[in-house]
Amino acid sequence: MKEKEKAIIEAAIKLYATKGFAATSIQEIVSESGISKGAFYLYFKSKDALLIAILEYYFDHIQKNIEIHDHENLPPREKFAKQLTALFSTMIEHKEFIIMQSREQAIPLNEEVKTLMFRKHYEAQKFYQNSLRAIYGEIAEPHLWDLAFMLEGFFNSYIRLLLFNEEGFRISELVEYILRRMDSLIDGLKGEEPIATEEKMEDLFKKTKAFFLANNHDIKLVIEKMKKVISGMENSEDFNISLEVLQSEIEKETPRLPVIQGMLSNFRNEPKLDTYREEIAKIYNIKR
Amino acid sequence: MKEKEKAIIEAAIKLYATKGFAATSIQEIVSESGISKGAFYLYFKSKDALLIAILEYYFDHIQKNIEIHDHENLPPREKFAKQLTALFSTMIEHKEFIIMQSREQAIPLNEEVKTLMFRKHYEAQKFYQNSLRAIYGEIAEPHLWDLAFMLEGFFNSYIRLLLFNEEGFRISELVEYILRRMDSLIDGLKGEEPIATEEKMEDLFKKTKAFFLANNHDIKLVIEKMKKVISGMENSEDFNISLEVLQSEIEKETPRLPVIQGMLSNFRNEPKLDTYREEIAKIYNIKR
DNA sequence: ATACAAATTGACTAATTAGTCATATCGTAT
DNA sequence: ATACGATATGACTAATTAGTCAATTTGTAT
Repeated sequence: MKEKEKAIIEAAIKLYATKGFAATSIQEIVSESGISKGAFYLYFKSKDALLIAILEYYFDHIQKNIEIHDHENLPPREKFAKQLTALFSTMIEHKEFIIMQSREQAIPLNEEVKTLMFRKHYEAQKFYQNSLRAIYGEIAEPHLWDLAFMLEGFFNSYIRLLLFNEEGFRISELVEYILRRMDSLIDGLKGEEPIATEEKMEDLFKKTKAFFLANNHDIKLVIEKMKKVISGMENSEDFNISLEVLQSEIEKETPRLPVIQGMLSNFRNEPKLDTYREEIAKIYNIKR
Repeated sequence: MKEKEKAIIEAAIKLYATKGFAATSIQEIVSESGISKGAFYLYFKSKDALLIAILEYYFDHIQKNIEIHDHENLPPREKFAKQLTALFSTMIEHKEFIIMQSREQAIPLNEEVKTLMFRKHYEAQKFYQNSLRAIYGEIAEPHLWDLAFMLEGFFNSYIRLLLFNEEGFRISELVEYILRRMDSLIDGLKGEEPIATEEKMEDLFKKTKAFFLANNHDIKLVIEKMKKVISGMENSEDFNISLEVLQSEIEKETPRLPVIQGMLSNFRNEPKLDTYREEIAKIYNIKR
């Protein structure tokens, strides 16, 4: 990432945190970061593209800080304690990002942002669940969803407190406190029926996934149509290859936009495919 | 409240929940509620005034639904269970409001909204604390802040779940489950030192109050700069008077916006003061 | 029916916005 | 020094916005 991109992202974060996304203009961002409006558009395709870059930039950063401890050889509880500590610290370090995030939780302007946020939330849940399973074993198993929810609740409540007053609290003490609270919860769960049963949650996530992957379904239809059009054309070989790459990319859990964009651009000089190309570009929020 | 005001509020809530506050235009709100733009301004002074009306309308509604149970003669635990149930139900009933709230956490654009939100959050904390004190007595006393935080965390995590899938869960069961989890936490807290001690929290709330007046500090700097610029000018007398009035108004606990606005407008015809004027106007959300 | 006030309208203004593009400056290789 | 591509600029456009106001409709009292 270029130095200026970083400068823009940091200026934007700062402004978004205080004013919110929709209320912050590009003009303000470029003034804050000391560049011109024209230059902004050299680095980011649009205002939305900047938002996505910000989200990815920080999520990556946070994730890396947690993964550091993945390869240390520690007992599960100590490992999780380290990771939770890293999570708290990184979030406090990037205060503005968290405030922005909590201010406009999701900012679902376009599908890409929605999907990104949904995936990240799901990943966080799974991270909690895996850690709890490793610590408490099968006694926790039927309660993993509930435990993850409650842990997430603890985390959110206390991060809020820390954001107001970083110095006042020792993160490592807080993490140990939270883990002991989880111990209490585990004790109390003996003989309890879970609220968020695996069955219910699977059902819920199916529904939600279906909602978020609705586009995916749409795209598949579009690709089928394109296949038909292409098959009726001469020298269709190149198009077929592009289409196959496109299809396999879209089916991945985290499709890489540049690949999609590149493949779409291969259809540029074929007017018959224009509408299809544009339809896909729209869904992925790619510039046409 | 007039029927039309209600119609406007409900249309606005609906749109804010899906599009966010800043991204929703007055035009959309009046189209949705079937009135004209002119009529909107008969009922609400401005877009911000509508937001405040919405917040007050729903907070009142929620509060009333909880207070119903205040005068029933029940043991504290049963009473709190009923109140928590009412809280969950009312929030689900007014889904859109909660989504709006969580989407742009109240959009602290202007001081009035910020203060309102801060107060409401504080009140919620105190409600939890009082209920917990009534249920668990002095054993809970040193842990009331922590317990309230954790309870709030539970509430937030589970309300999120309910918003996705209302039908899948029985609220009364959930509330009993949460209360039993609080029992476990109480058990585990024997011999524990609280994280959020009364001392720290008192300190924090003092600071937080100061935080809400942080702008005040920025403005003071701006005023100092203005003073210097003015002192180097001819016929500076009028400007000095305006500046003094401005300064004393800002230092009041609840500065009156019209006074500030009026004084600022006195600097209108002096280009050298433009940036300063705009900076102050921005902080107070005054039209430039 | 008439008069008059209250309620309502939507075309209008001035300001602001995201994004574009012709022009200018910079850096570097020869 | 020259040339040339990369980087950067900010005036510009077209669209959208909150808020206004003269003109019209509606309601009511006599």
